[in-house]
Amino acid sequence: MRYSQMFIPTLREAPSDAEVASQKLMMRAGYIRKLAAGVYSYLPLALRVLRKVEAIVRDEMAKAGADELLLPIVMPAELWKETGRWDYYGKELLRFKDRHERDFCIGPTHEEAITDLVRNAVKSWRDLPKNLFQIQTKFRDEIRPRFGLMRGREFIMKDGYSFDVDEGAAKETYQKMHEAYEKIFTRCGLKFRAVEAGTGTIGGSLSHEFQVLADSGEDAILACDHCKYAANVEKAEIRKGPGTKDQGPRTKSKYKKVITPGKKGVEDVAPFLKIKVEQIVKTLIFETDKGAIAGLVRGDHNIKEDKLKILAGLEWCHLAEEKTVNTVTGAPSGYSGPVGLNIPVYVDQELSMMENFCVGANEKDAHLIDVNLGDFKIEKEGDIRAAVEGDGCPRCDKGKLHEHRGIEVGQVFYLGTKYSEAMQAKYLDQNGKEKTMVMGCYGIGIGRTAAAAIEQNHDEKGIVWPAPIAPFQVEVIALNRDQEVMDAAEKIYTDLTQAGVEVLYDDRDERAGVKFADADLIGIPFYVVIGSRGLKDKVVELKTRQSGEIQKIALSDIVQHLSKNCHIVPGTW
RNA sequence: CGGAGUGUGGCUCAGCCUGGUAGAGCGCUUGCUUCGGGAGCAAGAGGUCCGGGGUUCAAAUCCCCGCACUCCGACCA
Repeated sequence: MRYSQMFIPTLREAPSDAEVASQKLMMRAGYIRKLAAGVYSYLPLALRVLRKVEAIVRDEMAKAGADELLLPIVMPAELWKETGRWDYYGKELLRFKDRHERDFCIGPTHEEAITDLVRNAVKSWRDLPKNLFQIQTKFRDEIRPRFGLMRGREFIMKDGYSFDVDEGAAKETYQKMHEAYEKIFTRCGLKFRAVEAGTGTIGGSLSHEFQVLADSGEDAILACDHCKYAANVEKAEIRKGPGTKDQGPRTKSKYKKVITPGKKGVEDVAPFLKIKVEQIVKTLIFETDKGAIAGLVRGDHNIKEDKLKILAGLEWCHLAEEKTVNTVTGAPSGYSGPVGLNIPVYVDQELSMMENFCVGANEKDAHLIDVNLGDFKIEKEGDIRAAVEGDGCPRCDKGKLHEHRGIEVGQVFYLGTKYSEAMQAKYLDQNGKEKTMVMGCYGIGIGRTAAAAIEQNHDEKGIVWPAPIAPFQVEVIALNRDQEVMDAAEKIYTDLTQAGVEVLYDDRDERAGVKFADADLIGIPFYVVIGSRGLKDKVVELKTRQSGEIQKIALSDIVQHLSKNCHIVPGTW
């Protein structure tokens, strides 16, 4: 393409509302423009990058046996009511009514639509397995869209869904997808890590996220420094400490009540009683599908609701509102404690390492000290707290967990029969017996992958694209408008293009400095610089964006040199 | 959803407190010079000052109501 014909509106300065590197650079380099909060236009350069990522995705999906289709973006409420997500999904689901006052939504994900399709079309074990995917614009009305393409409301996603005859086959498919994802992100030139993840609103029981490592990442992940274990904080397990073995019958102690006027949080209570926060046990009241429950963790730790849900066998749970706390404990929030509480109490496994700790007294302005586990009834004990930097690895004896920041670019879920059950996606097996299909689902944020690549690959001058997803492979820069220079550049451009290399030819009537600055900003991997000086010696310069390295190459060799090194077939780079 | 902030040419921002003809830099147009890392000089174009209402002789500026955008928080007893 000729630069003069393309639409590449670069900016000297980034718009003031841009936050992170990828957003600033994509705005400045003319890749994206914002239309509304979390809603962006993809300009020609960006579209080329997205197409590159998509091409890699399509190639790997084909190799993994997945088949592409395209589902509607707009869906009727009925489908979502079948799975219950019309009520559960919350405000992220953008809803509206059509002219007949019928409820519709814009798809944030497509389990319902695909399951509906498959249940109607697939009736026999002979038709299974099916692994289907699409690449489509999604809309999630995020509470706080930010960071450009990293958390937009409208975004392009590859979403895939698999249907298998049983759990074993479904888990094999899951594994196959996991491997395909590793290939995809490797081919995109990203440094990433597959981590164990929670399942959120999608549901299911087994899941991995593919996290691109970058300081600007929104997710915290914990990785073992000794073995392969890595997980999202939402999910990370914790190795039991040495003192946590069952201590047998717990004795009652003679706890004492102390007055703690106005001291609510652990941060207030600890200094007031001159104890460490580690000697306090926090009591959190939750509302759940099984009524109110209490969760106990050490003062400096936090409860992970997902873990609590598993331990207590809950469908849902969220922290109780002030009113509920009042009813359950008889005291304002801030003074809750387990002693005398008549709702089920779940305690973190690490409390068995503690003795004579402090808890709320269920009475305003009072706490209890010298409390022990024998002083109250425990429903169940287990790992319910969030892992933190330095915790022991759950998979090996030696390792410790360390925190990293990550950008989630993909996630794979083993769904089991959550949706197929709810939506009656059944088939007849070899024996003519009706069985429920077993599902998996697999997503990749296409735009986010591109943004993550920039987060990982940029410098003060601009973007440094990994070659496989760069909008062009080579930029040809004619340094001035001398006939000789223009002719040489023109020829290199047409010859390279004919050789199958994707070339951006900067034919603009601009000064050299402007062209170099724009080239650095746009981030194409190689530039061929053609100037009068070099042409005297019949050479051009080949500059590598990443290293800044410049080599002189004979005018007669440049096309061959580049076409040998710059293939456009995805992944063969 | 709660709190805070911002809205002025394409971009970055000043002006607002203390009301009185709407500004700068960059970008854009034209001409001349220049031409290997965001050139110089000169002349230009371009703005419902987010919207609506109010106060006033007079509102970008003060007041009220909206809207949009951004940031922080949104469960931790």
